[in-house]
Amino acid sequence: MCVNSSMNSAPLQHLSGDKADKAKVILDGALQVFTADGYAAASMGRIAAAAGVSKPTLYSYFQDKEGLFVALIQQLTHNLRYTILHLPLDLDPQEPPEQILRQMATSTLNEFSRNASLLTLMRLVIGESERFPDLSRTFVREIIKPMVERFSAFLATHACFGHSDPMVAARIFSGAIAHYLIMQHILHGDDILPLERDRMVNGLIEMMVSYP
Amino acid sequence: MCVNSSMNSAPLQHLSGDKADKAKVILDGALQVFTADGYAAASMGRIAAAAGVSKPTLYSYFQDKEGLFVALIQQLTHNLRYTILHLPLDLDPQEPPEQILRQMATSTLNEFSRNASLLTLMRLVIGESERFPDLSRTFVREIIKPMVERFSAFLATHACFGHSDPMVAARIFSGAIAHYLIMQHILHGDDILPLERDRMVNGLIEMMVSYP
DNA sequence: GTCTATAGGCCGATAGAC
DNA sequence: GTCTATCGGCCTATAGAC
Repeated sequence: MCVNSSMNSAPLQHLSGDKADKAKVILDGALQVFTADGYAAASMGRIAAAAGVSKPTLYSYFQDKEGLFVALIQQLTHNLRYTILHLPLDLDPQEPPEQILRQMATSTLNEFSRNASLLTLMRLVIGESERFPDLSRTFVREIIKPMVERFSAFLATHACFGHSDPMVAARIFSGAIAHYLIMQHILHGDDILPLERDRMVNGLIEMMVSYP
Repeated sequence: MCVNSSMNSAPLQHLSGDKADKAKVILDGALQVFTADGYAAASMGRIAAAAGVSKPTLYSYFQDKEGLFVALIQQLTHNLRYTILHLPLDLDPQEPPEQILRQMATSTLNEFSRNASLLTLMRLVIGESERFPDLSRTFVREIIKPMVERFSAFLATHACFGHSDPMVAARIFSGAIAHYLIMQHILHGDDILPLERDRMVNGLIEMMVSYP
């Protein structure tokens, strides 16, 4: 599985210089091992090896395995939130709203397909949602909620869509996209239930604007 | 976590009498432990204890831990397929198609909310989709594909919905439902992103029938 | 057939050298 | 601060008694 080592921002700012660097190295190793094996099957030894440090160094930067996992997911969530909220979605207000909505769908799908670690985060958060319910709540609060609210605000502003309940319309919109990604990419359903991305987007836009 | 011990049907028919009974007992124990802990964190000892048998008995009925997990997921998938495909969806052809579609949405949501093991199966399949890709493909083939095709056939038959691409409309329909279940129930998003079930269904039906 | 008992290995976490 | 070495424990899987 290909995971790019993009631990490119965010917390750890309370640490200075080399300390933050080494924490970043550890989190990079943790990303590789946790994403490949899941939480329970991952071992601190393999994480240390992947990071190029020794086990006691792990424990000097993070309290235990749970603490390391929580720190990793929070960092990934933070980065994903940054990425999602800075997608250039409604750049050209001159274009018809239908085109802007289409670009919202395609750029979201593109970003999730391009950056495999985003789908990985979804899989981890869902898979560990019983063991780490607070992480799943953080995911909803930091990722899903702002995304849905952004869609909802756009749909509400442009009355031409004519949805009596923009919030629900926004959830259907994002739900269709998320479900598509889960089926095709996470559950490997591409061969069993094939569906071209453009065909999906066309049908989705058609349905969103179909209201008189 | 509440899990009802419903291993009520299906395979194991190649075993006779007591043998099938004991296999069922083991699978019931495996359901509880795998469901609570996930694949990696579950232990054969706890499964044996939950089933009321000893570890060697486990290994006499199933080759190893992987074999037991695969057998469990296949059984759950089989049962879920049976449940889904026998939901009384279009019982009254006299009713307007809009009402039938509404019933499809509500009965699907009801069934998934009532029977917690169905959501559990989704969580397990997604969480272990990298370790057991074939199980996730089976899930798509046996559950998602028939469900979507059923929706699609209904939408295509009743031209009043007017979707130019019923297959995509069906995926949006089921995607909205699945996404709702994942957000509210699996990711514990009920407090953060509250949304009444009826409000969701109303908006979904409105959108599906909104085409002239 | 089903049990008790155990082999053999990997795990998380840490003590102590440097 | 970071390492090597190790402890105690739980794991999967099995051998051997009954």
